[in-house]
Amino acid sequence: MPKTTIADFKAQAQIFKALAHPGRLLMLDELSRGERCVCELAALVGSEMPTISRHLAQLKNAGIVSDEKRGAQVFYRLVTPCVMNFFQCVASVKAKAGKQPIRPSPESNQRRKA
Amino acid sequence: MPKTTIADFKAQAQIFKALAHPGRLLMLDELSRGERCVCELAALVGSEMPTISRHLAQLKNAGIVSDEKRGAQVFYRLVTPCVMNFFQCVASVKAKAGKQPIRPSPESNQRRKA
DNA sequence: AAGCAATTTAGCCAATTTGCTAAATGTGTC
DNA sequence: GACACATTTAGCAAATTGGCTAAATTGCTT
Repeated sequence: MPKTTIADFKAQAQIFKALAHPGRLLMLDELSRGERCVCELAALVGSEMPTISRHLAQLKNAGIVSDEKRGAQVFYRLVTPCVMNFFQCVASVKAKAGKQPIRPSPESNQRRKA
Repeated sequence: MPKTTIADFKAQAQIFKALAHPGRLLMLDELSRGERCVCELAALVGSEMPTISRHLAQLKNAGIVSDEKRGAQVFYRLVTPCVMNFFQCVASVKAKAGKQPIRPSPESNQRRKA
């Protein structure tokens, strides 16, 4: 198990950044069901086409989706389905937000004295 | 299975936003091993104390960590361990970034004609 | 070549994020 | 109460993000 480096965390942060927008999540949710063209995704999100294009570019640059030109249309597809697993986790985060902290364990104090 | 709403995606995006910073990921990685005081996390990341404090506030507001004051010190703990599962996934994303799109499947074209 | 459709790129502006320094707040010791 | 320590809050400037409009690019049809 190699040690995670700062560079790793930076790369990870970039991917999380790509996910940190509701419109992009909506598109990913749709793409998890199969590839879609930009036109479909734009209609789904309801933003202007250039906005959608830029969002998709960010997802592509993060390595989450890939694109393929077919005639005048461009189709995008989800290339990292495991990101869809995040949603159950973040749903549980929502449930916990605002809860009080749990009592600390005894070894925590010991560690502090070492 | 309830349908995901825009509000859901917005909440999710907020959580991803909290994760979208290398310093914060570094701290979460450390917290996954047990609670830590702000002083320890600040030393780990190497930023000024007020910066760390603000980062931790963002993680707390997102519901990812919780805090507990003990005397003059404040200890933070990870309250949503499942976020640690994300890291393997994003590692795989890194490996795929820049790869060429895969050939579209036949039913993709059918769907488009419908 | 002209016209149209689909998409991307560029530029602008407002909003948000990030790191730092300074100030404020809370706790512990004498 | 005075002082030291730990942390949070406030304020500033720079960087980044997000949405829009305009322009550019690519592909198709006539």
